[in-house]
This record gives sequence, C-alpha cells and structure tokens, in this order.
Amino acid sequence: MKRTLKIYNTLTGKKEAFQPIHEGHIGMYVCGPTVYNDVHLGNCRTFASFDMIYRYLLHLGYKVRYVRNITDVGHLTDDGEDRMAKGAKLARLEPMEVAQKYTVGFHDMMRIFNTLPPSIEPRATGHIPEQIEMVEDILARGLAYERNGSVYFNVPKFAETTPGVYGQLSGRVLDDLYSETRELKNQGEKEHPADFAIWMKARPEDIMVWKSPWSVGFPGWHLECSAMSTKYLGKTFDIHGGGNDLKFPHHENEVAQNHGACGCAPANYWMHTNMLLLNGKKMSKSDGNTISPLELFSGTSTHTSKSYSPMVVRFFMLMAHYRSTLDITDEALQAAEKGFKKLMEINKLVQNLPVDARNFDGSETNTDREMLALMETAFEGMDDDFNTAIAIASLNELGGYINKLVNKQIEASEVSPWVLEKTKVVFQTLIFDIFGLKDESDSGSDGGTVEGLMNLVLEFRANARAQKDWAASDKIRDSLQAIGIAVKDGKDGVSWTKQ
RNA sequence: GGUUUCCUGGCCGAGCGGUUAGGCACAGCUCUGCAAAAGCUGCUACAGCGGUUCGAAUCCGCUGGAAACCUCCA
Repeated sequence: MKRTLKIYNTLTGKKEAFQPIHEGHIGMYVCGPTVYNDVHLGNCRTFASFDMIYRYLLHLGYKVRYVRNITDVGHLTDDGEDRMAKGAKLARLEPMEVAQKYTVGFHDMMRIFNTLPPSIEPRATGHIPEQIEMVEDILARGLAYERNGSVYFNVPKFAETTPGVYGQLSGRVLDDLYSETRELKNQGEKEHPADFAIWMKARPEDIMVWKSPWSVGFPGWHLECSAMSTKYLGKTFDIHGGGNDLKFPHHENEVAQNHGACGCAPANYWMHTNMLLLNGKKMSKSDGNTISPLELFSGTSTHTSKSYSPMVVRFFMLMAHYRSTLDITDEALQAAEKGFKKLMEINKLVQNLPVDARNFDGSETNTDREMLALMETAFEGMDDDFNTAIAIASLNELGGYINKLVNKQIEASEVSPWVLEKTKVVFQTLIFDIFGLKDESDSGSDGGTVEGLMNLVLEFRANARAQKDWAASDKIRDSLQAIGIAVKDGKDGVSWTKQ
C-alpha cells in the first residue's frame, strides 16, 4: 500500500503532500545548537522531534541525508561581542575549548535521549571559506554592500528584485518590518534598518576572527546555515527544520541569503517545532526559565517532585504534536511515566504471545478487523504530519486487546496468526524504530544474573504460598517492592517488573 | 505598539463540519489468601457572546485570557 505523507509547510501555511526532489531521496537540514552553554530541555524537544521525523522518513524507505550543524561562532551578544568569545573570557578558556566542551555535552545528551546521529554534523568554524564565498556571491549579484569592512545584506533591494520572498516564511509585512526595526549596534552603517550583516569587521576585543577580502572579522549571524546547507544538500533541497523561534529573523534571512547567492529557494518544505513551556512560558537560556535534562533525571529540580528517566521525558514529548506548545508539569510527567511503563509492559506481553496457526481456519474475525483498523489509524496518524499522539492512542487501544488475550478474556482463536504477527511488528516498529524509545527496565548486560536470582526468589515464595505461609510470601513481595521490583500474581503464574 | 498563534472534562493532550481519541487521576465491580497488575463500567468537555449551516469543539465576527515573534534563543 502506498501511503501519502503530509507535511505542514511553514512557507505556505498548509499541510502538503510530500514530494521529494529526487525520488526516494531526501535532503534535510536542521538548525543545531549554539555550543556556548549546556543544552536545555527545550533544545532537546526540538532535536527529539526531528529525530522522530528522521526515523519515520527512514521507515517509509527514503534514503535521507540529515544535516544538523553545530554553531560555534557568529552570534552577537547584547554588547556586540561574539558569544563564543564571551564565554571564553569568563572561563579563561580558548574559544574552541568552550565549543568542544559543550559539543561533547550535547552529544552525550543526544545519546541519552536515544536520537540517531545526523548524517553530517558540520561546524560553522570549519566552513569559513564557504561563507566568505557566499558573501562574494551575494555581493556579485548586487544584493549586499560593504561599509567599513563589514558587509550588509540589502533587504529592500532584494525585496524589489525578488518580490514576494522576503517575509513569506515568517509572515511578515515588509512595511511593518521597515518601520519597526529597533535600534541595534552598527545601525549607523546600514543603509536600511532591515538590512543585516553577513560579514562583520572585528573589533580589537574579538578573538574568533578570520581574514576576508573586506576585513579581519567573522561571518554574520545567519550565514553559516545557508553556506553549509548549500554545500552538503545542494542549492535547493527538501526539508529545512528548526525551532519556531528561529523563524524570524534567522530562517527568513537564510532564505534571503540563499536567494541572494544563487537566485533560488533553499528548501521546499520548512518545518518548525513548537516550544517547550515551563510555568506557561517559553523555556529559554537567556531569561533563566529553564530546567536542565540532568535536573529532571536526578530529580533535583524545584519544579518536579521526583526524577524522571530520559525515555519517560521522550515519551512525554511524543504524546503531544510537534507543532503544539507543550507545558511541562510534574503531574503531566507522572502521567507520562505511567503511560510509558504500561506501554512497555504491553509490548513485552504481545511479543511473548505464542502464535499458534493450528486452529486457524483462514477467515478474518471481527477482532482481527478491529485490531487491523487500529494499526491503520496509527500509521495514518504518522502520515498526517507526524501525529505521534494519534499513533500512541492507537497503540494504547491495541493494548486493551493484548491484555484481554493474555487474560483469556478473548479466545486465542479470535485473533488470526498473521494479525497477531503483524501486531508484534507494529508495536516493535512504532515504539523502537519510529518513536526511538528504549526499554529501560531491561536488566541489560548482566548475563541473566538478575533473571536467575529472581527465579530463585520467586520459587521460594511460590513454596511459601503453597503452604499458605502468607507472612513469608508477603515478606518477600514487600522486600522486593522496597527495592523497586513489583511482583504480579497472574492466572498463569508470577511475573515481575522493575519500576 | 505591530504580526501571528492558542484557549478542549480534575490534570496532560488529539481533533481541521456529522463517530466515546488516548493517557493520568477518581469511583464501583471482577479476579486475588491479601495486595499489585489486568479487565469491565462510570466520569461526555470544548473561554464567553453572536452568526453561517439540516448539523460547529471544528467555519465567520466580537469580547475576554494566554503565548510566540518583532532582539541572541530549539
């Protein structure tokens, strides 16, 4: 069956049927982090969202080149100083030392959240020649001008020569833009307040500087993404993504730069993930309204009552659509934790169900049809702009059938072997391949030691129970509970789970 | 001030003109030595006011509230 993937395109403000430029291949660029600080949870949501998107595209069979950059230069601080350099001075470290430290931290965090590494992870400082070239191209096409060693992009001229482009992505009206731009540094050098720097001449206090035809300086705020996406994905590629807060000016200016350099649009589909909220407000490094992932994992944040594991947090994010704001609260996290553990349990149950073809008479039962419909709904949800909430809901409903099968409330013959087989695959595929979750309750690489110990302990308990020695039986159960192992007495014997 | 978006049951959160989304919490029941787990049942909401329509949470208008962007930010 051929599915149609629909993607919400910020450029047009509509959901569109996705059509790659080259059949079977996708080029996707996502704006990565600026490595002058620890990643916070909001960053993680964006990268987890695009990880899910990347995984689903792979699942659909596309060959995806996923490029996500590391920004280690180029962002101005309030006082006009490069952010990387500022961090370096405070900590008395080399700028690249700071970048390296937080890059490593970022990678660690991405691994903890079980995100797949991008195909290419280019660094801004590693692409200075490409950026200088792009400035030259833009100058050559007459869409930028030099002032005292700095080069500025000429927005009014671009708007005039390429009508309808500037402002389209962020939905901005040019006249408003022209009249409302605030006073910024170096405003005096610009011909127009809406213009923006693509090359900045260094001042004596700047550390990270490079030689260029115009001055010793550094590239402008948005240039790196334009240069690197072009280099690795071509002038026009399929998907460009990033956080909602990058829409303007970052992405708008990126579009302008690419147009300015080559006369064509950079990406066909622009995707923007929405913000993670804390206390109803955007999480942000600069205003201190943040919760770090590590605080969440260790339970040391004042905003939460307990610790939450990385996969619980990832599941929590998946319960909402990537384009909706998501308010993080202790209660919501607790709900996610229970939901996540339940889903993991259900998956174990379904994977362990025996597939018995002997009594299969070849007909499709009502239960078959209901279960198949739910699986269909799950993937329809994913096809509809990556609606993970729908997919999870379907999985939960399927879980009801699994539980009833296990509890023998549904006859095994009610579910055809191939449907059961398919259910197993669907669970496995959605939970692990697409959602990118991991079962954290797995005892892991202890070589079955825990398993063996548990069998022994539960055997003792079974003996006690057989002799109606409830005191001993309950003592074992309570002690296990105390170390976080729940014992469940079912119809077909005892099972246990780590909590 | 400008632009845009959002406002769903105790909480989180789907929904894009006509079916109970789902999860968590809560209550009752079944199962159980007791519990837990699981199952079943109940809890049926769409900020307010108008309008369009046979029919609106879903479209339009107004009012109120919130948020994002306009300035580095995922």
